[in-house]
Amino acid sequence: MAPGDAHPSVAVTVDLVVLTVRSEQLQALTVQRGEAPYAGRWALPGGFLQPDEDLPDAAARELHEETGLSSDRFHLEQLASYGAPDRDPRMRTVTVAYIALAADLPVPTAGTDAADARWQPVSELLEGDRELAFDHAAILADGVERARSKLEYTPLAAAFCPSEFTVSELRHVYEVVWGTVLDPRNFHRKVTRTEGFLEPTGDTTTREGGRPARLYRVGTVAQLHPPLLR
Amino acid sequence: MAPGDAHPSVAVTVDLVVLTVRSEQLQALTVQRGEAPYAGRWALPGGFLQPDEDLPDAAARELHEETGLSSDRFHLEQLASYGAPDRDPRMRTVTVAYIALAADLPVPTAGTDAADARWQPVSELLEGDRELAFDHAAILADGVERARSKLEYTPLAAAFCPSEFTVSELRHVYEVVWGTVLDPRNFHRKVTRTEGFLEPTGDTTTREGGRPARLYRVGTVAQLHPPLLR
DNA sequence: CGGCTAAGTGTCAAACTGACGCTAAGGCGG
DNA sequence: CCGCCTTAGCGTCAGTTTGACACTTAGCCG
Repeated sequence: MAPGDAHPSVAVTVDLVVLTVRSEQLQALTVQRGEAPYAGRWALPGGFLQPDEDLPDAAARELHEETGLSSDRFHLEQLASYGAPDRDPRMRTVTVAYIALAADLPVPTAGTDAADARWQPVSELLEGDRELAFDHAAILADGVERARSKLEYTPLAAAFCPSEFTVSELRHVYEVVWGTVLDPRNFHRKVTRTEGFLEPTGDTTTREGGRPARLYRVGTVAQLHPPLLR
Repeated sequence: MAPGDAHPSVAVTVDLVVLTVRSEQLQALTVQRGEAPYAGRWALPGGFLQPDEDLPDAAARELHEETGLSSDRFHLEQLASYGAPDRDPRMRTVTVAYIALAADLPVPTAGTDAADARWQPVSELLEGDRELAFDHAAILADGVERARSKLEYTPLAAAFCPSEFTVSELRHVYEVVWGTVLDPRNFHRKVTRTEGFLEPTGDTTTREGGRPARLYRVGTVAQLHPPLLR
């Protein structure tokens, strides 16, 4: 930091890419803008950083405001920052984007400032059909790509599952997020052999029909060795 | 973004984790602060975002100011943003950190605002011996970890090499950055078999002594399949 | 009870990994 | 000019992992 320089001030916002798996699709939380610019258009949820707030706290606060749910039900991590000078026509803004991953959630409550809030399939949001406001399409695309690649080498897929889940529910997450089909038997072998990924609870469930499936909790490791490559 | 909300303004800075491999060590560029706070302490190079500047442009400008070198000699990518309310005692700041990777470079010219600039081994900077100013030790640690993990699944190691390099120079980068020893023959097999990683130039060099080694340029792929795991 | 579903185990050939021996090709000192 | 030193690059082999696919297990439902 250069003491002699000017330090022009900038409005800092936090935007959220909230992802979940619903109806066999990867979906993102969107809010409909009530005011100009981009009135009526869909956007990512977000808001201004408050004066005495750290960035992760701002992200957690926004997440709670938009979904009504406490942020301990989400995996929340920073994605990247975006600061093109013309990204918001009203003023100079820099936004710090976060991604939040969660198991299937109830339909969101409309936030305080948004006309409407709803889940929409990522594939539709990114197809340019109904374009997102600001640079939010690029942010969403980056967030989705981050999620896809982190499934390979971290236990992050479990963030899309309830706290106890079966191997086939986990596989379903991989299939939907990656858009691929995986062999159930090889997938089962890989995830159960990967040290620290899954911890059996001892219980079973029949919620998917067929033979009862063992339930697992996510383990303690942060990295998968070896990774599950796409 | 919430139209009704206050939008307190914040000073936005860009800080750089500039890494290179020098004298068998991973080293980072540091500048000595000339003024309070933290006068005399080492810090990461950086500066304020200018009014009409995008974030990558600010990072490239700072990099040029601090090293005197054009930024096309670096691999530059965004690392993360840091915005704890008390991270700078003078004012509310949010910094967007970038990592820049380069081949061994000349000793840097002292920047306009820094008392001194020099390369220092990352291992010493992170050992708490001579602590970095602000939250720069945490930023540096994050940058180093990013570089280490990106060596596994991207061709990023080549950013630490000159534009044409040998397999053993590349291996040397892996060994220094990871702090491991790799088998030269197995390493050679892996990198030459990984599609798109290395493109032979047809030339050879004897700059490392012994039998002449083939020179390669980095290929076009962004991801290594399969990755080189630590 | 018999058939349906999905879970979980087993098999096998092909590919990959890690450890390590061997030859190739230049520089250098005598 | 000739060995010797150094590093490059190829080869081998056993153990492991992968991907494709057959088979058995265990509850549910009519």
